[in-house]
Amino acid sequence: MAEATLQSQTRADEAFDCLQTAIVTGELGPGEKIGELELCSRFNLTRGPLREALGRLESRGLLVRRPHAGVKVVSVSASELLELYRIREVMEGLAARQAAERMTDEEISELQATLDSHEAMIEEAQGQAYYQAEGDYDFHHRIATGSRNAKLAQMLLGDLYYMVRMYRYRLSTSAGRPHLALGEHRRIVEAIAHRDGELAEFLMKRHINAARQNIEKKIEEGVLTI
Amino acid sequence: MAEATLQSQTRADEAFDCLQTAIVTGELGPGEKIGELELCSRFNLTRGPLREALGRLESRGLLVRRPHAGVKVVSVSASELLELYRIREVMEGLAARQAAERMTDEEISELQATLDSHEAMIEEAQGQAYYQAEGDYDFHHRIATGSRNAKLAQMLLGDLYYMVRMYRYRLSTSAGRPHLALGEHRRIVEAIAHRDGELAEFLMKRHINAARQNIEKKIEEGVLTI
DNA sequence: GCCCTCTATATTGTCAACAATATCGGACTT
DNA sequence: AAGTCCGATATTGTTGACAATATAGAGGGC
Repeated sequence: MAEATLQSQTRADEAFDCLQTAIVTGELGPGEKIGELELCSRFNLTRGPLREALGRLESRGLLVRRPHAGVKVVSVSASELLELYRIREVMEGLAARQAAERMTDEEISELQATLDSHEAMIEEAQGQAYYQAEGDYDFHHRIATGSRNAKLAQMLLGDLYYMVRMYRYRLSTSAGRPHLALGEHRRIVEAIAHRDGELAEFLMKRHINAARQNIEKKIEEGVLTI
Repeated sequence: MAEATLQSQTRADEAFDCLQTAIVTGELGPGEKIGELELCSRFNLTRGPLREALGRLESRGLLVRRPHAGVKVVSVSASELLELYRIREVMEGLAARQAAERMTDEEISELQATLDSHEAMIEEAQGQAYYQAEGDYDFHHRIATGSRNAKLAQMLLGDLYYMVRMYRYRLSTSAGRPHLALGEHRRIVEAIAHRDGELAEFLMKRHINAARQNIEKKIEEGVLTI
């Protein structure tokens, strides 16, 4: 059962965190219809703050709400998931370009360290897709932040990633190509370290495009059903 | 005083619409601190639905909220406004490409008709920047919808445009270059009509880039202070 | 036997009172 | 006289009760 790890400032924030993690981890599955009272007892909340959190989550597209009829977790179809990757392609391309122009040298060092630890994870824990996915998330997270574009980071971290992660827990995006993905990450960081924004953008777009094609292939093979 | 033009399904929706239009039209200016009770009396609401609406607006980045301290309208700096245009550049570029691939012939005809009426507006009402801005908005709105990419349209129409429009009411984006902008719009539609997605993306990116540079220039000249 | 209608119920939407906290003003100290 | 501490006040956060509506089930009609 998901709980707010760090005591949030307000009950509504707590509710928001609880629900968001519950949705992302799959504790609340896509398409699942959920009642307010059930959520209240489950997360020890009252309906006021809960409803506020529901409103925020609806506005972010993680829930769909029909007046007087209840609320259910959004269920993204296969084609919609692929469309999400088209958006990521252009937005993260921009993020990579701006990160190359604006990241501090220290941030770049940390980014390289992130990749080192990611590589270690792949070596020792060969099959643990979960940690690979987390490493991947960390990498993209740092670049989004490094873009120094507040709205861009907000849209990526606050909207897109949560929707992608919702499925990553089931399908582990880069599964089957961890070494490939790592190599692509390394080349992106190289471009950023050389302050070559244009190249960083190009490589990031190609990286995400490859991830998208990987998912598309698996769907065609029927390996993963969404 | 802004009111919900069409009776919304629920009071919270009504509150959301009221506040959103009030912010976009400038009735609630950037940086303005607003009390809940004041808003309640102003829009004939009670605090419950109002707070739900405030949560949604905060989540969309139109408001900033500090616990126990109140809520104030977000104030976007000049540099942040320019960053917004960087995001628009890549996202609307994608929208134009997908629109070229997916719009129906009928939608394309309607798009051309939109430009015709926009041209008529420019001819007869030379200085009415407001209507020019609305025509501009309509054009970009149709392309976002035409992309058939639900999340992309949601992010553009639900997030970015409201923030841009918030300033458009003051600075009228394409002021000074209505004929130029119209010509650019025409060439984008031509590319879409020829189903040339790549060209449509290129032209759209250049179009928004030009708009950004226009704003940048005005800011440097000190013509508009944000 | 199937479909439609109507009602009972459970769930959501709304409201007004209560509790907790940040801000502002005044008094005191240095 | 300036800065700091403290408390009164107003605002926000929360709670539980009330009202409105959609859903489901039973009953009747075709």
